[in-house]
Amino acid sequence: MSHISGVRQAQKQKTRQALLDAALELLEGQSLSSLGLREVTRAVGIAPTAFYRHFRSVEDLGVALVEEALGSLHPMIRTIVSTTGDGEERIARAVELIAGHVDAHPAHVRFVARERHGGVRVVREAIRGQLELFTAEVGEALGSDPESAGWGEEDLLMLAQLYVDQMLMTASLLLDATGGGAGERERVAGSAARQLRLISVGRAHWLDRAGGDG
Amino acid sequence: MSHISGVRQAQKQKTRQALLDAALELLEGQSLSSLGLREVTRAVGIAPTAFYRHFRSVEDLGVALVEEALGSLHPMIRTIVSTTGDGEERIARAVELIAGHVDAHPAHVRFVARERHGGVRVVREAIRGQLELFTAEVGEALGSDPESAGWGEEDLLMLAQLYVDQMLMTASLLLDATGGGAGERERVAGSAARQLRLISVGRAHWLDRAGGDG
DNA sequence: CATTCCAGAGAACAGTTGTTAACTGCATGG
DNA sequence: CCATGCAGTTAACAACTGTTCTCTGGAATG
Repeated sequence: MSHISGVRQAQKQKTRQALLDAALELLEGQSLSSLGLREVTRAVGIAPTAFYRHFRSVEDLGVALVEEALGSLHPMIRTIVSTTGDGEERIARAVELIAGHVDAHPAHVRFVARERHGGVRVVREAIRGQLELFTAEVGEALGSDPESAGWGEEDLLMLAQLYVDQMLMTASLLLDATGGGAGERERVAGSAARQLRLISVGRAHWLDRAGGDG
Repeated sequence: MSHISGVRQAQKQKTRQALLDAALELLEGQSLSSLGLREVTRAVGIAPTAFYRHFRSVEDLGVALVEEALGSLHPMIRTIVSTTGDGEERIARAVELIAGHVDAHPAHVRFVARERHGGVRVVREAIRGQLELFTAEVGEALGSDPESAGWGEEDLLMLAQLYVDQMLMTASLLLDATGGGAGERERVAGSAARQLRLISVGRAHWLDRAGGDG
């Protein structure tokens, strides 16, 4: 029961990480539901049976990938929502941060976008769970913003959901655009900024509506 | 070279449709990239080799499924954008239409949501192409709406894209919610309506912004 | 009626898959 | 220093995959 330990556990972690990395790379051209256990171990250079020392199945590995991919996304969200400045600055900064994340972790972005609606149930649910946490966090941040005075809880959450979905959509579009020249990327980033702007305008006038439910 | 013909071609179409139907059903629990040719023919009850009389590969069948799935979506979009009435009515009607489509063609909705970012390149591109057509169509409809007076072309297209993505997202969420009781469905539909409302508010005040680029 | 066409069947192929069992060698803990 | 734990190996399994070639029977054609 050595919570800290030496060469032994370190090597195991290394192999485990190699499996995750290899899987992520193989998933560039296919979905998780078609990823084979042998395929992964072959890429790592270990025997197929060694896989079971780390994961019970490929689905299990998929869930671990969810935690890795969305874990790296968590700090970015915190940064975005805590960014100060006027609306236009915040939007530009948000798009920049998303684009930076796509550049830094393209495979993670692809994995989440693909498996969010993918063919493996447990992975879908793991992603959904993480995204709900993000939504709640964003909703909380929005709630403590003076601009949200008078907003109901449900309205805050629907706005948070809109932001989270928009962020994922933008990340995925930027990833696809990476293949098509710098101009295409700029176009996608510009469109994403416009959409955030429109949402921002809607937010600013949300309580103006006749018959508001607040 | 009989362009019209009898029993022969009719039977072929029937088998072809059976392949499409079987594939769609098998795709409930997996992604296209893991769907096997033999798996499909087994479900239909024909020999594996007969598959090649209809499709060159499973990817090919996937492209055919895109046309089937998004073809059925086309008229619905036309209906939504041509709906008359005030903002709130239109939103309610749009959500109803989407919910109705999800009920009528759940497998199609699942297929599109899953394979839009899925592991098969040609299918992704086919879906992307169709969605761009939808976006252009919605953009055009928005342009001929008096409410869009003074809007630039790029702004119209970004709004259209927002609507199309929102529609798909809502459809997918409704599909997932189908498993979780009628209350869950109502909650999802309500949230979707709120989001459309916020976009609608943003649209109404889009040109109010200081330094508008129109 | 004779001929052609072609959707589907059948058999066989070389590869691949997940999973099992029994093993080896080395870092670990007493 | 010796016994244990355990990451990784090897071999073997039944089942499955996509694709080929050859064949068949019935509709279509003239």
